[in-house]
Amino acid sequence: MPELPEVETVRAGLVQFLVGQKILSAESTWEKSFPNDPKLVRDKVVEATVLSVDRRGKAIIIPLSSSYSLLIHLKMTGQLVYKPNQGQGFGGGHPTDSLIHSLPDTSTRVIITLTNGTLFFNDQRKFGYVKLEKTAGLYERNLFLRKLGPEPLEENYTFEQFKTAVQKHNKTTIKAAILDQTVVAGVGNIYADEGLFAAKIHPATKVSQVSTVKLHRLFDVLREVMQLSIKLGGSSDRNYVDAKGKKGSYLKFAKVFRREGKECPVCGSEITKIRVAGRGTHVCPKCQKIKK
DNA sequence: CACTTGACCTGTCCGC
DNA sequence: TGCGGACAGGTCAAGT
Repeated sequence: MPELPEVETVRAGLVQFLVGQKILSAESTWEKSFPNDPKLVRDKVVEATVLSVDRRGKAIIIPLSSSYSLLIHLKMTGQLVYKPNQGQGFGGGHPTDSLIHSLPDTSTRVIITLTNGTLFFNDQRKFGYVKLEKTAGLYERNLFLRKLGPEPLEENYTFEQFKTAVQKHNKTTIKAAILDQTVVAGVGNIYADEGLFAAKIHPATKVSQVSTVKLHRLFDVLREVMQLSIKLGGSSDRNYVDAKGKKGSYLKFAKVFRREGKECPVCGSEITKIRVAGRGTHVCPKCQKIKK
C-alpha cells in the first residue's frame, strides 16, 4: 500500500544514505523483480555511483553516474530498506524494532551492496520491480512515468488543473477518478477513502454529480491528508516500512480506513465497508451521503 | 475511447 | 488442526 506519502518517506530516508556511495554488486532471487539484462547490470550498475534519489508519483528513481537509473515501484508490498555495514550505523542509532536485524529474509528479491551498506528490495507478493533505464528522457519515454498526472503536493498545482482532469472522467465514480494515476499521481486506496470522508463525498458518487464546492474541498483535503501523513512517516497498514525498516504512524489518525464496525469520529455512526471501483472502500453512511 | 474486470502473487484470516 | 476460499490493493492487459 505504499502511496505517495509512504514512497516519499522511503525516498527521503534513502537519499541521506545512498547518495555518493558506489554500488559493488546487484543480484536478485526473483527474475521478475529485477527484469534486467545481466550484461547491462555489470556495465551500468556495478561500479556506478548514486547521484540522487528522486520520486514521481509512487515510483522511486535513482540516477547513477553511468547515465542509467534504477526505476523502482513498490506496488503493494514492496520495501526498500538500507542496512549499514558494521560500524556505519544510522545517525541516531539503529531503531530496535527495525526490520534490518533480520535481513535478508524470505521476501527479499533484490540485494544491492554498496561501499558502506546494503540496500534490500523486499516484496512479499512480487508485484514490484527494480528496472534499469537510461536516464536521458526517462520521464518522457517510460510507459508508466509518461502517463502520470501532476504531483499533488507541488506548489504550482491548482484546483483548475484538478477539476479539469477529474471531470474528464464524468461517467465513473469519484473514487475511481482520483485513483486514476493520470488524473493525479500518488493517490491510493487509503488516501482516497480518507480524502473523500474529509470532503463528505460518498465514494460511489458519479463525478458529474460532485459539485464544484465539494470538488474544491476534496482538492484541499487530499493535499492536507498526504502532507500530514508524510510528517508522520506514512501509514503502516500491514507491511510498509521506511528506509530504516521502521513503521509509520499515520493510520492511528485515519478516520475511516480499516475502521469498519467502529464509530465515525464526527457523528458516531457505524463505519461500513463496501466495494467501489473494485476496491474495499470505507465510508460513514451518515457523513457521506449517496447522490446519484 | 471510456470504463470495468481479471491477472499478477503470497500471506492471513475465517468458516467448517 | 487442516483446508478451501475470500481478501488485501497498484498497475497492466484484455474485455465490454
